[in-house]
Amino acid sequence: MAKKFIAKQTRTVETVAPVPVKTVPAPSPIKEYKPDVIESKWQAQWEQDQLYRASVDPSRKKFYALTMLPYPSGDLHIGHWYAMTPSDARARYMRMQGFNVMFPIGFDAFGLPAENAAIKRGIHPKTWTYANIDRMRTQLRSMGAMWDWEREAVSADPEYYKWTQWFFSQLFKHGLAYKKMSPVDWCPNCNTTLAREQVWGEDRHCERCGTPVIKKRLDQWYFKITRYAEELLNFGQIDWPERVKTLQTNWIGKSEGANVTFKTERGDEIVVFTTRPDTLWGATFMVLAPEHPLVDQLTTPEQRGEVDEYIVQATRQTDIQRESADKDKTGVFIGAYAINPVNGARIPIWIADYVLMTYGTGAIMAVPAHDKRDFDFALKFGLPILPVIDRPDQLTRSFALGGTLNEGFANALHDAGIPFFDRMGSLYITIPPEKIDRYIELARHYVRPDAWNEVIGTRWLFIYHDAVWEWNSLEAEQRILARCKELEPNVRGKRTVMEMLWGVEFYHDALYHDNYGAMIHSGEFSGTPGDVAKPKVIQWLEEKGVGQGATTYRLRDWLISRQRYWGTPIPIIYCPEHGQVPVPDDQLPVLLPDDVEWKPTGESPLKLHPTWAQTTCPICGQPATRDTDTMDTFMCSSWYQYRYLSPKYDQGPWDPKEYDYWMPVDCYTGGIEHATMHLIYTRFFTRALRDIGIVRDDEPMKQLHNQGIILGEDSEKMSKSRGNVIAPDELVNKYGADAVRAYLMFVAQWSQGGPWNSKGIEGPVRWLNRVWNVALPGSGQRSATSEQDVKALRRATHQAIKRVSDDYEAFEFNTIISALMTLTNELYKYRESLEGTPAWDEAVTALLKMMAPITPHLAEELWAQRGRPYSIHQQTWPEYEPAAAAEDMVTLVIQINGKVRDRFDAPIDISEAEAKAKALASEIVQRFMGGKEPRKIVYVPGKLVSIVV
RNA sequence: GGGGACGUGGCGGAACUGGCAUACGCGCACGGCUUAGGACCGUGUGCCGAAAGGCAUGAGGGUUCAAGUCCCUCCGUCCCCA
Repeated sequence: MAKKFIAKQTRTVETVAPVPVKTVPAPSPIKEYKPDVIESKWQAQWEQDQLYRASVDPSRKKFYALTMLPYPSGDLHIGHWYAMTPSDARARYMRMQGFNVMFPIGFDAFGLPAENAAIKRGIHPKTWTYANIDRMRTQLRSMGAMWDWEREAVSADPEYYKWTQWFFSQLFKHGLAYKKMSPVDWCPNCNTTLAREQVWGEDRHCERCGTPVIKKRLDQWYFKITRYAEELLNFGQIDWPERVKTLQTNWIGKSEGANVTFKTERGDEIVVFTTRPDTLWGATFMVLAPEHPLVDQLTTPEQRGEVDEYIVQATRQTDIQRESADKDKTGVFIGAYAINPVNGARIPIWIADYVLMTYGTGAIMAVPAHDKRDFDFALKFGLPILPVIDRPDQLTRSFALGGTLNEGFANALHDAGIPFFDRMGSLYITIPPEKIDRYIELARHYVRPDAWNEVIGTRWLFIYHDAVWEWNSLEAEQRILARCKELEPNVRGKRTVMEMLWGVEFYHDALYHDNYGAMIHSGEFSGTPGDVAKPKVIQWLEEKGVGQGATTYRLRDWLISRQRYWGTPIPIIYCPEHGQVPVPDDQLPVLLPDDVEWKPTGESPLKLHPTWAQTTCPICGQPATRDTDTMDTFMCSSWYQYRYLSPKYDQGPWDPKEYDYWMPVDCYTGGIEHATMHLIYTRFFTRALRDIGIVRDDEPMKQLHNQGIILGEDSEKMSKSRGNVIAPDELVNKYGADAVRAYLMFVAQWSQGGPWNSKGIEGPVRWLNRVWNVALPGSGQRSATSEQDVKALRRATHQAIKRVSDDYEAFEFNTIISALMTLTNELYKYRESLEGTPAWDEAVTALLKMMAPITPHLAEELWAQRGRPYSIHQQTWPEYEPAAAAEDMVTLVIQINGKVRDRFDAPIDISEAEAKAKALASEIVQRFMGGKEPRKIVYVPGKLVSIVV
């Protein structure tokens, strides 16, 4: 898709970047490749000439290439290089394809680490951050990327966060920002709230510092991202990796089902959400979250003590501990009963910690036969379990305990073709679905009067010598249980039929399932096929007025309040009379004060400032206070792609002229780890701005490409504690930026990532030296040139152009490098005969142009050395000539019975008949055929002849 | 437990819609050049086998003239969600 889209665009573009060209003095010849010399030289030259300045030019086709902005942590990491240099190469390629390319950079400068580092070292977060930015600018420049530094944006600059605040006000005024008191995840070490996705691992620790998070109730600001849940599931307008789309889809977590109203015996309504309304007839009890508001009223006096005690211990646990599927189930009966609205069954109400108040309605109907957690719970507490959905796999079993069936049963089964095995006199029978009726006949005939036999999995029958009872209702459950207990003292301790059956391990596979299937034991709905059961039941519920179809999402509203200093202040004033009042636009930005104590007190440092929060109400002028929280930094990065358009513009968040030309982002690159955070937030943000009327697009970034992670040499994630961190600065000093860029693109598929190998970089280093040696102007024209060699070199050149162009389109950087290495090897092969000829010149020119995006300095230097006009980065991409690339001979493989036995060279246009004849004529083929006649001959043009004998 | 990605030489990794498995590079071996080589140039390099040939893409099965690629079962690694 992406490939096609881009290819189509490029074809329509003819012009080349018309940046004013200056004549650069012819360089003095350099004999040796010295990256440090040429890299600094060209970086200075490019900067002086503003070679990468991107300006609005409606006469040209634009391309907005964006790489995720870095957090200024102090030092550039090899991961930054891995993310950014291939992005840069791709942007440079698009430029050579004739696009007017904008490739901006900036810094995500607010955030916790600045503040934590500041606390530790006693440096002001602002000082720390801006010093880091300075350092990182220098490091970033060493990459030789085509960033337009005039467009740099820093999210901690007041000129930037003024607009972050303005957006907050816009969202607030349009009902998309609201404040509510709620329990939130709180990191006691960072002393701040965390968004759900900033809480990691089973122990629920803080993403930043690893401290286990706790729950705290705070009054906080939220953005209504849930209003966009449905829209965010639609990826129709964007070309993003399937992986990211899947992650986002799962994160949004849409469930479709029904809200069903149960009534307690007293008459209180309890609404439950279920994705499986087709299992309603199997709801044998209800479970409320311990925090559910009705618990207190419904609890009977006898149960009160136990219930209160349980509530206390449940609320101490984290949600994950509570929801964990393999955790031992706990819960307490509260003494009350509800009525199942579909069948009038009286079912007990329990509380259990596996039901969370924050999910759904805080109450569930428990269908233990078809929900694992309900099943475990019911089994543990002896609550009835009644299957109401037939098994789609029809697995049906019976266990015939030794002595319960008369002699001859085994033989009868055998004669009936019903498979079983016998162990210590007991029979373990798996009944084929079509033989169930036959089985019932036999079992009835052979079962002893003092015993019984069951059919389980499907049908659910209890077979006695005088009757066959179906286990199809709670009444049947009671009857069966009573009779079995009478017959067999061993089962007298069992509380339910399921508990009795569960005692037979052979049954375990067949007793529980959670698939869709035909409804059974469900009154008039019995027999309804699985694929229509859900909508039919929902329709019926709606007609009866006891429920309605409903959709819920896992996505929660975006909590943006942070009780920290180093962030964008929330521009809200609290007036005793007018409540929440947004700071008027003309008073923005609300500046962060410099003179604060940024000690970790658990309160926002802004709250402790003696005067900062004191202000007046913009409406009435009475004394009022400011909100002392700051915003989640994902807010800053949700709109930075817009600020790059015009970072100095002060009449609005961006200059409309720039917006009209450049937006949306054509290609966005960065790590997959942002799939469920930044990448959802920025999509939400753009849609919200669209509804407010500020932007015209639905989506901010049309195309997305994710790089993988570059690992340490030990194939582990790089970390200081492991001591496997690769420092890019050292590598640049040793090998030059071009070599580091080339190696990073070569080492693995970009989207995949892989381990660093300090030996492996030698390959690209050698390659660059070889290019240097072969591309420097040589000793002159060769005389003896063969037509064949010319043709071969031109073929290699144009095949490389094809390959490399295709791979640039597809972000396959590793194979770009290998194709360029191959072309270099060809140059060495033909150097003797062709150096200095037009074919040679064509090959070297194409090679340098194709290398320009990867190794911009080396390509520029060699370009100049060869006396070509500055700059190679303003040249057009080499043109692919299919005729020159075409092979005229092919090697055809001869297969006999699928094995390669021989091969022969043939002209590319050899006829089928000729090819087959030639294949059959081969001596080796004759030998392998051993005189037999071919049964079939398959000919694949240009590939092979396959003979079947 | 659910969802997703992946598994190819000694190593990193190639292989478009099924059509010569192992491109390119690292490493290794040999040769050349050199006072020297951990530089450079060249040749070779999946495994077994003297050869003919046989065997190889995590394991097993299937479809096909033909499977790394498609289908099924299993094993292992990683990621996301529980």
